[in-house]
Amino acid sequence: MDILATLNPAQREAVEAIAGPVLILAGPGSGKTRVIAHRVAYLVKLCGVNPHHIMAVTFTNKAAREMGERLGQLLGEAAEALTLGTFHAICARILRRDGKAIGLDSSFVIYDDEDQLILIKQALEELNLDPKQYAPRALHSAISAAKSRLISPEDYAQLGNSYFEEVVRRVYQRYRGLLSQGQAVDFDDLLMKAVQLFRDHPQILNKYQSRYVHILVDEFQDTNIVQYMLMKQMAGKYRNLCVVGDPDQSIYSWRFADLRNILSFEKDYPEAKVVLLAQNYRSTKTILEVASDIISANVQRKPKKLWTENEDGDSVTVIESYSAEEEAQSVVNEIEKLIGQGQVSLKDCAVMYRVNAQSRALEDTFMRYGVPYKLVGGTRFYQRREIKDIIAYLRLIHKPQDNVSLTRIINVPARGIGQRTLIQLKSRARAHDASFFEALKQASHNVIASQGCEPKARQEAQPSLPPRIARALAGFDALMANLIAQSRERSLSGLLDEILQHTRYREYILDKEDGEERWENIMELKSVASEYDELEPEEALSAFLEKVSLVSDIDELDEQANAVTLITLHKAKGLEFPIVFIVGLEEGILPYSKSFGDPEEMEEERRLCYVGITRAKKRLYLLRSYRRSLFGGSTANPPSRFLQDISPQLVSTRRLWQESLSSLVSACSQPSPLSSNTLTLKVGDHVRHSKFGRGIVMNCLPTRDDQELTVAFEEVGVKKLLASLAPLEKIEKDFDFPS
DNA sequence: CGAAAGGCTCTTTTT
DNA sequence: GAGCCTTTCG
Repeated sequence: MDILATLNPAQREAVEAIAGPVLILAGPGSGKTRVIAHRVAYLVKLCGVNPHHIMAVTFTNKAAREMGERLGQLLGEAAEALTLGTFHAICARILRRDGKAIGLDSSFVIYDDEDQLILIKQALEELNLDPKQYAPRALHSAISAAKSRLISPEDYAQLGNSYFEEVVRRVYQRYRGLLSQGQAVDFDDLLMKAVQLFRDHPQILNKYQSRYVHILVDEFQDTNIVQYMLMKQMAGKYRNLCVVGDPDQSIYSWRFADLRNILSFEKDYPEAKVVLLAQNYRSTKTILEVASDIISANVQRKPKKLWTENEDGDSVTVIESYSAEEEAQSVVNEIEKLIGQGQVSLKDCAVMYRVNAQSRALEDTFMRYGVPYKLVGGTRFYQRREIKDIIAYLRLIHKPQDNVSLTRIINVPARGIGQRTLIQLKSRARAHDASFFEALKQASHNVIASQGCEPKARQEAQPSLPPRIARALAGFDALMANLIAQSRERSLSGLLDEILQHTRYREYILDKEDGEERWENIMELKSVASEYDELEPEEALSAFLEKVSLVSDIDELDEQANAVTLITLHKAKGLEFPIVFIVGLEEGILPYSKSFGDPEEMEEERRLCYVGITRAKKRLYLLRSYRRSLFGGSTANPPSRFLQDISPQLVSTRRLWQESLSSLVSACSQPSPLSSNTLTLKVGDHVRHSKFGRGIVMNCLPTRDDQELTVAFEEVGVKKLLASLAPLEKIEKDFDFPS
């Protein structure tokens, strides 16, 4: 196959420019991923570069996997020798191999977000700071921001002098201490420590620089300063650094992605070749124009004109509804209409929203109408409580110094070791500069010793523990000792069984809400673990732990399943669908209210909207609703400013409610098409039920061919009924509906 | 010690 | 409306 034949001139230029730095500015739908894959293939097949010398970096595991598959097709076996992965995975590999030089134990554990938060809370506690006054999340964010810019606690001291900054510095310092005590690193450390390693050990840097002759970075607009430094270091020798990105699709500044990297690139590499991929292969002309109308209102932006040879396509539909429920319903109606016309199937459709909470109204409606959907997001597999519990056991077996894991599972399932005991352990650990686990060992051991012999002179000021507690601690110690011994003998899945059996985890979990489902998750985890059974037990354990810390999604988005996709705008980046609905185009939702005070954040909201619009291939629907209840309270929001930025001739608007009736019209304003044979009721109607007596309709939700009513009866209270089945008659209003 | 009950806050998300 | 944290009671 000719690697260049299928490329347009700009793409071809990007592929062929193999010597020196290259900046590829790739508009949405411009074939960016293809360009990267073909560039690698070109290097290997036509330029004779050994794949061992090529590194391609992505942001997500999914992107890395897809790139791997693509290159597997293009290169076959040779693709195996490429270095392909996320920034974090690549850094973890480097640090396991060479981190000793900066005092990092090669068996370090990697703490995720939740673990980090626990550590921050612990730091606050130790510093006697009130977590209500200093929100752990905010501190975490500030610390992460510092790390993403390579700022140490020491640097921080010189940086700012507000009181909050002083608090951040102190927490940061303590947090760092706690991490190193547990021989743990957080995600930011993976990057930061790699940069430090290279900075302080030129001979190690030289090893990597010599190996990686060609480096490619995808989604460059999402890199932060540390990531940029890292690439700069690695590419320091050959300068064959190719970065691909689109400033207009930068939507992760809140994760400290820094758009200035693109500017720095042209400054640090003045010889860089800049290639613009402006031809769009995805969307209709109309959709592209709408996108352009939206994005051109951003001030901090280099204008770039995208174009397409695709057809004009239909105009964009704006639907204005009364409530989020009605909005969801019009999405369903529209999807059914499109499917009825043929040519479109469920999996071609996606509904996108700003915040996850919006998915609820959509799910309800899809469920009621029996339209299959797949929700992207929600709690991720490795974040589920039961999974994290089991992993904490594994981690503690692997590394008894891991205080966070110990804290997590010392009393899970409950074994009589409560808050007070834990505080005791913590202070003992601090006093002896030991891990919690060592403190626990010692505490339980002391008591056992003092039971046999004469009570020794108590060398510590600490009070001895009550026997009941000591027994509980000794029990836990014995449990762990046994598991640690087993871990050297048994396969990984065998070890998992041991954990489950000795902790009686099954009984524990089946007692809880959704116990069955949670147990199945654990069985799923076991089946993942059994993939490591061939390895030596200790190697299997560390490989497995590495995988679960750096991989987030086990349950892939099932692309086969014929169902509508419900997804946040953020997650939709990189995807495309023939039919796209964006819901909640209201001030306060999109743009989100938090961005009102800050023009830069507002520009990011606009980019987010742009990302959503440019996912659409054939048809785009923009929806807004007059009222919306989010987080309890209900508000009336004006239409999104983004809607006003679209040229009117590109749009056709459908209004489903009238302002004058707005207090009465709700989801019922659009009766479902098949409901004519049943009694049609609306909110506020008075009814009589043969058994329950008189009542008022509080709510009515149309389903495919019925209505689901919520009725408040005078005598028996609130009931939910189906209009077709309930013996109801409509009666005259004889008392006032309290509104 | 541990279950149960009330108060508080609320983006976006990958590693 | 839900999840998390603190408080309270058995």
